[in-house]
Amino acid sequence: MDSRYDHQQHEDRISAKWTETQAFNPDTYLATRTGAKSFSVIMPPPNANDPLHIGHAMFVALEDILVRFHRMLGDDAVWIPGTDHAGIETQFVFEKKLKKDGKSRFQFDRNTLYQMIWDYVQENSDVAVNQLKKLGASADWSRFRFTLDPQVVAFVLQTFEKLHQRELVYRQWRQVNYCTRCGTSYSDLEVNHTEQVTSLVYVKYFFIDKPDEFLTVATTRPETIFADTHLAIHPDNPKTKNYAGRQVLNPLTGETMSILEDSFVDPEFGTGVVKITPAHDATDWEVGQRHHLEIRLALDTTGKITALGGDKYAGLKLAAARQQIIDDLTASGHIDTEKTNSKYVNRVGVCYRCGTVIEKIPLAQFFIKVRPLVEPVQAALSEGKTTIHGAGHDKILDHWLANLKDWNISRQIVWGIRLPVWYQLSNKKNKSLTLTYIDREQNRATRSLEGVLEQDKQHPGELETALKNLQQLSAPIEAEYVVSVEAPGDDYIQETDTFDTWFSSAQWPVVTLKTNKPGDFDRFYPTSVMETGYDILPFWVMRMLMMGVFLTDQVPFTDVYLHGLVRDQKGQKMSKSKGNVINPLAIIESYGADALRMALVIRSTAGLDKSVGEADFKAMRNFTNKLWNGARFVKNLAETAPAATSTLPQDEAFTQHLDEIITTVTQQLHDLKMGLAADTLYTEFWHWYCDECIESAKQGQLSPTVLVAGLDVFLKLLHPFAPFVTEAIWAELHPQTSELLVATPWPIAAQ
RNA sequence: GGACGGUUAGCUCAGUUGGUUAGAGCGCUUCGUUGACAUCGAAGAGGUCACAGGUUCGAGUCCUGUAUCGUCCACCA
Repeated sequence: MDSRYDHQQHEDRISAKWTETQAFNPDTYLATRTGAKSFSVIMPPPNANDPLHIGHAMFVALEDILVRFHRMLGDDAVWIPGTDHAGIETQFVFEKKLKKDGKSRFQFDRNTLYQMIWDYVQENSDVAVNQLKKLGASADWSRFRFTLDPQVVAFVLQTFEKLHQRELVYRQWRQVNYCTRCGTSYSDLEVNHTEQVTSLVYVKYFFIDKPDEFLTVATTRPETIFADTHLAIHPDNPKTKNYAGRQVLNPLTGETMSILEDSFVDPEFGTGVVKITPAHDATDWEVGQRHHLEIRLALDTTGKITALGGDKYAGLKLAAARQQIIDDLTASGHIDTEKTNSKYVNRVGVCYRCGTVIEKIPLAQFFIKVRPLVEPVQAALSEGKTTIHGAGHDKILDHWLANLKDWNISRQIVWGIRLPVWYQLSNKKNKSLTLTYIDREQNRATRSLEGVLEQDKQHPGELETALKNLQQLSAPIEAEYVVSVEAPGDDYIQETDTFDTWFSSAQWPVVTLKTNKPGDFDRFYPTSVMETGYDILPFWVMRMLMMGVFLTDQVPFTDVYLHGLVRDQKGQKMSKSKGNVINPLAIIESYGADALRMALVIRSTAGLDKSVGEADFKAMRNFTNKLWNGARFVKNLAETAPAATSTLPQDEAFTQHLDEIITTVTQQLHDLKMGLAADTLYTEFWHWYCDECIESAKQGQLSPTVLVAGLDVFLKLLHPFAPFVTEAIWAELHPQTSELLVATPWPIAAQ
C-alpha cells in the first residue's frame, strides 16, 4: 500500500466496479427478498440542465449514507434517481441563451420552442447524472426517471383528470400573481416579498357637490387610478365618518367615484382614506368581492397601461406611466406635493426567479381546491404517520397547511406539461378564443378564433397554420372546455398553459414507483425517508404529502429529513455575487468525494444550516488518509506478527468497546442522526482505534488478529460515510475475495 | 403583526431521552520524526454553556421571562 491515500487513483475505478456489479440495484444484490424490509428513498431530482452545487452534494451525502446503511443491513433498499425539467428555471435560462443569439421566444411556435428546449436539456442531461455518480451516489440508475418521460407525463395528466372528476379543479377569472417579464402567472409561493423604496404621493379627489373641497388619499400606485372605482373609509372612524356615501371625481378620468365603508381600512394610516383598485391589489380585490364592485383593468400582462388610459397613457410601460401621471396630476393641482414622501419604504411582491415586481392581474386560470387535499394530510400528521425531522419545521408545515389557499397551477410557458384541457372549435361559446401564432408570412399574429375562421374562408389553410404554429391560446372565462388525456376529437384545440412544475413534482414518489418496474409501487410505497432542504418544504414536501395522500390514501413517506443551507466558513450564505460559492466538483478533485461528504455531514443537524470551508475539507481529507494509514499499518502487523497463542490483556476491552460503537452508530443511523454518527466514527476511529489501540498493539497489549478484525468493522461502519476510501482499503485487506465492501453485511454487536 | 429557530472554546459547530472533571475541527503554546500516517504524535492553554428567575438530589439539556441575531409567513394604501 502507498504511504498516502490518493483518491484520484481509486474513485473512478471503484465507481465503475459498483456499476459493473449492479451493486445499487436491489433486484441484483439481494439474493432473496423474502422477509427483507423495504427501505426506499426518492431522490429530489436536480435540474436536468444545471451542474450540481454544494447543496446537491449535501443531499447526496445524507441520502447515500442512509441507503448504503440499509443495504448493508440486508434491507430491500432502493434509491430512485431522477432529474427535473424545472419549467420556469429552464425556460428562463434558455430564453437568455436565445437572446444572446439575437432571438426571442416570440419568433417560434410553441412546438418548435418546446423541441428546442428539449434538445438543449438533452445536451446537458448527462452532466447532473455524472456528477451524482462522482459524489458516490449509490442510486439505482436502472430506475432513473426524468420528469418529462412519457410515462410520467401520462401519469400527471391522469392525475389532473382524476382531480377534475372529483371536482377539485376549477377554472376561474381571478386576480393572480403575474410576472410581466417572465410572461406567466405564479402561485403565491413563487412570490418573494421584499422592501422597496417608492414615492408615496398624496392625491386629491375633489367632491362633486363641493368642487373646491377634496379628500386626500395616499398611494404608491398612481398609475392604477384609471381603474379606481371607489374610495374607502372605516365605518367607525369619526374623522372620516361624514364622507360616507358622498361622491368624488376620479382625478384622471373625471368619472364619478363613490365612497364606501369597509372595516379593513386602517383609520390611523395616512389620511384614513384609501383608493380601491379591485383589479390590481389583493386587498382591494377582496373589497371588490364583498361590495360587488366593477373590476377594471389598468394594466395588461405585458406591464403596459390598457386602453383605459386613453390616447395619452395607453401602451405606456408601468414605470413611465407612473411618472407621467405624477407629473400631470401635479400640474393639474391634484397632488399635495408638500406631503409627498419620495423615500417611502413599502413591501412589494417580486418574482422569485427574475426579481421583477409581481403584478396582481385578473386572469382565467386553473386552480386546485386545496382544503380537501390538506385535511387528510393534517390528520395523517397528527396521527404521526409522517415524522418531520428538522428544528421546528414540523410546526412551520402545520402553519402552511392551516393557511394554504387554492393553488393556481396554470403557467403561460411552453417548457412543461400542457394541461389536458380542450376547447371545441365549433362551440359558439368558444368564438372569442384568442390565438397567437406564426402566420404563413412568418409574422406573429393574434386573432380571435372567429377571425381565424374568417381568414380561412378567404385563404384556405389559415386554420391549419394557426393550429400548427400556435404560440398561445387565450380563452375567455366563459369558454367551454373538456378535460381529457386524449384529444376528444379533430374539432378541438388544446390549452397552451402548462402545469406548475411543482404540480408534477408533487406526485414524484408515486409516479417514480408507478411508472417504473412492475411491482415497485407495492414493494416500496410508502417510501421511507424524504430527504431535502428545508427551503422547499412548502413547495415540494407539503405538496407531495397532499398529492400522495390524494392518489394513494397513504402518506408518501414515513419520515422527512430536512437539511439546512450550506454556508461558507464564516457562516455566510453562498452567492455568486459574494464569490464564496463552493463548487463540489473542485473539492472532489482536490480532496476526494469522501472528504467532501464527511465535511458536509459531520456534526450537521436536521433543520439547521451547516458551515463548511477549505479547512473542513482538508481535515476530512486527512481523515481518509488516516484511515488508509491505520489500515496499512494493521495489515502489515497482522501479516508479520507471530500467530497469537493466547489472548492479550486488552483484547476483551477492545471487543467490548467496539460493540458499543456498533450499537451507538447503528442506533444513530436508525434515528436519522447522520451528523452525530459521522462524529462518533471520526472520534472513535482516530482517537480510540489509532491513538489507543494501535499503540497498545505495538506494546504487545492487544492481539493483531483482534485489531485487524476490528478494522473490518470500522470499514463497514464508515462505508456509508466515506464509500470510496473504505472500499479501496477493503480490497487491500481482502485481496483473495472479489466481494465488494458495498455488498457486505452490516456489523452486529456480540451483545 | 404572527410563527419558528440560533445564542456552548479565538473561529465554525456537535452535545443522542437531565446524570460523573462540557466535546470536535481549525487556530494557538511547548515538545517529538525509536514498527502506519508530518495530510502525524504527545502534552497544554482556552468555556460564569446569552442573561434573569424557576422545577429537580442533580440543568448546556425541562419551564417562564428578557436580550440579541436569523429565517419564514402576513392586505397596511
